[in-house]
This record gives sequence, C-alpha cells and structure tokens, in this order.
Amino acid sequence: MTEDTTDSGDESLAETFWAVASRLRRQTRESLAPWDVTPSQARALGVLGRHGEVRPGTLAEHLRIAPRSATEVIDDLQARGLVERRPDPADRRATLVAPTAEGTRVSAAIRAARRAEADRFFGHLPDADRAELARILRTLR
Amino acid sequence: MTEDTTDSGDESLAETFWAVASRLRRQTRESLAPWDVTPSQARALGVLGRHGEVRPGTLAEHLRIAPRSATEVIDDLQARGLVERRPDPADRRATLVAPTAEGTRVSAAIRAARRAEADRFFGHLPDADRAELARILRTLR
DNA sequence: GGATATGCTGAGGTTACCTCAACATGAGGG
DNA sequence: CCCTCATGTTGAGGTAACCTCAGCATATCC
Repeated sequence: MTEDTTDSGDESLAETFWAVASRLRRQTRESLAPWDVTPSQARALGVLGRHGEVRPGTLAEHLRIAPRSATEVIDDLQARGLVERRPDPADRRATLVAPTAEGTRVSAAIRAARRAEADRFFGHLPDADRAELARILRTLR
Repeated sequence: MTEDTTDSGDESLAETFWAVASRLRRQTRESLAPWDVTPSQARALGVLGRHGEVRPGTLAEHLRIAPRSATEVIDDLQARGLVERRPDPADRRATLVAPTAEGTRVSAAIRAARRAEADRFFGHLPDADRAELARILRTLR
C-alpha cells in the first residue's frame, strides 16, 4: 500500500525539519557505502584530512564529542589502516593522530562524494533559496 | 574555490544543517526531562495519544521503525505505567496497545511542552524568515 | 618538590535501532 | 478437516555512537 505512514502531516516547523533531516541522513549513509566507513568515522576522517595531524582531544573538540569517544573513532580508523598514532614530540602524555596515505586518499574521495550528494540533495533548490536556507540556518546555529 | 576551511564545521550547507539539528535535538531532550521519558518514547506516546489504541506493528509503521523495535518502546512505556497491552479481540495473534489515563495526560503535556520549545527555538527568527524556512524545508521533504 | 591540571584510555553503561528465528494464530486450497 | 503459507509478536543477540568515571603518565606552577 501507500507507505505514507506519517503520523498526521505538518504539525510544526520542527516536524518538517526532522523529516528533512532523516532524508538527508539516509542519503548520506548510502553515499558512504563504497568505503565501508560509518558516518562518524567519515566525519573524523574529514577533520584529519583538513588538519593533517591532531591530538585526540582536539579531534574531539572539532567533532563536539567527549575525548573518550574520539579515542574510539580513532581505534576504528586505525584498525582499517586509515590513520596512525604516533607520540607527540612536544608532550609525552599526548598522541598525534594522522591519516595514512590511504586515509588521505579515502578522505578526499569521501569529501568529493559528499559534496556531490549534498548538491544532489540541496541542488533541487533555486540558488536564492539555497542562500536563504544557509543564512537562516546559520542564525539558528 | 568554495572551500571555507573554518574549524568546527561550516564547510557546507549540510554541515550547518547538522549543527542546527544537534542543537535542536539537545533542546528537545532537555524539554522532555520533567517526564523522564526518552525522545523515542515521547514519539510513540504521541502516536498513541493521537490514535488511542494500535497494534505494535502499526505503531512501528507510524514511527518508521522495525516491529521488534516497537515492542521495545512499548515495554518501556508499559514499565512506566504509561501504556497497557491487551489482547486484540479481532485477532488472537495480535495485541492492542493503549495509553493509560496517565499516559494520555503525559502525552498531552509533552505535546504542549514540545510546541513551546519549538517556539523558543525558532522564535528567535523574524516571522518572514520562519516562513521562508518552512517553505524551503517543505520542498526538501 | 609537591599539589594540581592535563591527555589519553580501560571499564562499563545507555539509547535506539537492527536481523534472525521461534511460536501462535489466521486464511485459503484441496 | 488438514496442510501449507502468511501474519503478528517477541526472545536472543548485535551494532553504532555516544556517555561517565576512574586510573595512569606526564606537565606546570608555586
């Protein structure tokens, strides 16, 4: 049957917002499939790709998660050979996390795929709307 | 080059969108605190509040989750005394889930709180922007 | 040099999902 | 009437992405 099983349509702006969010999340997840990385790994890899080498705590800040959670993501990426840990010469308590060669390659590929995917998603909008949306969302952030 | 290399996150429209989403999610979670129900329980309770009495499978459809996952949410709500299960007279395989008196009361209270919270969140926007946002989001849905 | 702060991670918990398979019941065919 | 197949719910067990709390090593400052 029609799978329009939504519970009673547009109740509020928030409802609409979440509907869009879930659509976007699904699409993002799908676009990541070729690399077999989870969304959170992809995000971390993105930061690594931009910054080159950071300490776990710094990565956590960028991702807005607890330091302990960053450890976990790093573990996963390391297990997949996408990042490596090495001691921070400036502070022996600390570790530096840097993408491997493959990590850099994958990071770039994901970045490109993401951009394409976002274009596909937001690309249906006229330019003016896209700009408006960006502006309004920035004020809400 | 459309690369804004800013730190924590406004790389793209999608990033901004997610930043807003996470802020909204946090606020929603907080606004639910007085009733000690999780967001997913609140959502289920919302459906129950609107429909009165449904089978677990139907609830799952409304929530767009697997039937097994609905069972879980129902278990939790039942443990809190907010819903009750009873046999479906029309089909002895099935169960009907209905809100208790307190469940109905809590459902209504949450609904009101949610509305207030959304108003607070989106209320910072000028009316025109709010309308624009609603319109644009609807086209993306 | 001793107190205190900082950086990371082990241990263990939570939420919100999932799949797979078991079990009971319903419905249709021969 | 029985047999097969579909349907509704749930037990068992798993996953992703977080969290806190405590412990250890090192750094920093008085």
